[in-house]
Amino acid sequence: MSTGTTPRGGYAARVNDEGYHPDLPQAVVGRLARYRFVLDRLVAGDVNTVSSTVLAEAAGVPPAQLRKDLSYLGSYGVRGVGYDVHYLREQLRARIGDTTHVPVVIVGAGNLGRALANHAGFSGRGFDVLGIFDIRPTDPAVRPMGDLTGALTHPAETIGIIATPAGAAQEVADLLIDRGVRSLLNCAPTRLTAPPDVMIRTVDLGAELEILAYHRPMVPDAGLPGRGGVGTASREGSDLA
Amino acid sequence: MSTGTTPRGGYAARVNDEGYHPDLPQAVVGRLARYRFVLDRLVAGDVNTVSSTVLAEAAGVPPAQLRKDLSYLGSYGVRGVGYDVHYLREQLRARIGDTTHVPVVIVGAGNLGRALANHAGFSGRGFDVLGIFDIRPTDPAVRPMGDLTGALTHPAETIGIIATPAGAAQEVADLLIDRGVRSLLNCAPTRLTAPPDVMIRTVDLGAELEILAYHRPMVPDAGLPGRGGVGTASREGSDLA
DNA sequence: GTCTGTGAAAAGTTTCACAGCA
DNA sequence: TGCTGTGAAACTTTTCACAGAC
Repeated sequence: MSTGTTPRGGYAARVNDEGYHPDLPQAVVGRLARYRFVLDRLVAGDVNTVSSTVLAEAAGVPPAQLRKDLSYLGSYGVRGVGYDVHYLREQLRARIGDTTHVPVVIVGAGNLGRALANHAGFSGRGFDVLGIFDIRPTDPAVRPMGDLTGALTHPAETIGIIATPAGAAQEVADLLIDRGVRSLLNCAPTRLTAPPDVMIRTVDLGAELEILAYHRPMVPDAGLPGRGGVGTASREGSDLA
Repeated sequence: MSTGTTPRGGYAARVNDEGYHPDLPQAVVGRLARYRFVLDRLVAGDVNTVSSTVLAEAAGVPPAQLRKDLSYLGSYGVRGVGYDVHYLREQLRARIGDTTHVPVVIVGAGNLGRALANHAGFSGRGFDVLGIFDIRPTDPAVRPMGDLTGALTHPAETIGIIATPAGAAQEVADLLIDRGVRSLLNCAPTRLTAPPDVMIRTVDLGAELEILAYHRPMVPDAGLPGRGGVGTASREGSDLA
């Protein structure tokens, strides 16, 4: 992930040689997109100024984190006042884009694939779902795998979402990569291997559940089988939201 | 998350006062569950010994990470040889349990909720899906919200999965928390607030896509609108799997 | 020699405290 | 006084290198 030019320790340089900002940390990108989304709503509601507290509250993050995140963009707030909603939104767009027309293909038309196709966070947020593909299309909205190549007019720009069963995931990934796709979101319960120039993010729902299961508070009186093994130290919960 | 007894810097103490191991890092728990799953397959295939290389390959993680993860359990391998499959699986179960009969409720019966109900990583891995609930049940397998309280016989042990639209998510979370649920997996595209003794993990598919979109390679010739703003430094891909 | 176990370093992320400007 | 901007610290996670046991 590193550019090789990012200085060690401390933060990335504010502005690089070519006059624009260097890469943002991935976690920051994800949150900036959320802020942009919230700002869209504020614009629609004719709000002109927000403080970090209010914006952070609306986005569901701590105010300090919001300010830190925005500081990666530059200093666009006014001390003692807050942020100009339109201007900040503009700066966010200049930095992370607006994801309108980012092409996406979904492979696998089970419940998960269809859920993703309808997901509010996808088409509702500007992504352009080119199609949902399956080896065995069951309804007219689902296209056969053979159509995939034709649909990928700009494969290098396209994000592929893998929503197949675990057994087919690697094969589908290989196919997409062979067609030139360089960004994959893996929603199948398995891990994928790919060349280093392909970016893969995996959503591992099973792992999420396992983590929750491990950290459950142990209630001594429960009639249910507990963690299976001998006692465990864990007792406290934790809010990760 | 901290126990308050964990020493600063370096790793957590190997064994705590009461003779058992302290909490595992969350990321480690997720991967240990995967190793357990792989070991189950190896047992089924009558394999008796594995090296870290082979096990890591099967789990899709680097060998060094696997060894590091297993070292949190103790030293159960044999140098120069590898791990005894049965014994290692036993140790894993003793530490993280086998998740058999961990009760789970799913709220929201859209495509996503139904996808989760069928998810291979859930019922297939031992979780006990008590039911899928919705304010407006559309098929007999889906139960009305009114049934939720009755289904939650051991709420403190139960994991609640929120698969509703964003607008309903907080309300559902509040309801589950009020009924005693202390572990939530939030799959709705919004953030939740909850008391600190409630553990929430959020799967934010929109954020995942945004991160992929931001890091897409910029192809100069593309006829598509790119990132929206001026040029960006990012060029390299990266495998996060 | 081979493969595990692990301290240490590195990298990534979040939280804090407060300086600084309006 | 109020709220932003940010260096520094704290925390989490990953990677590395090699010591150590068989």
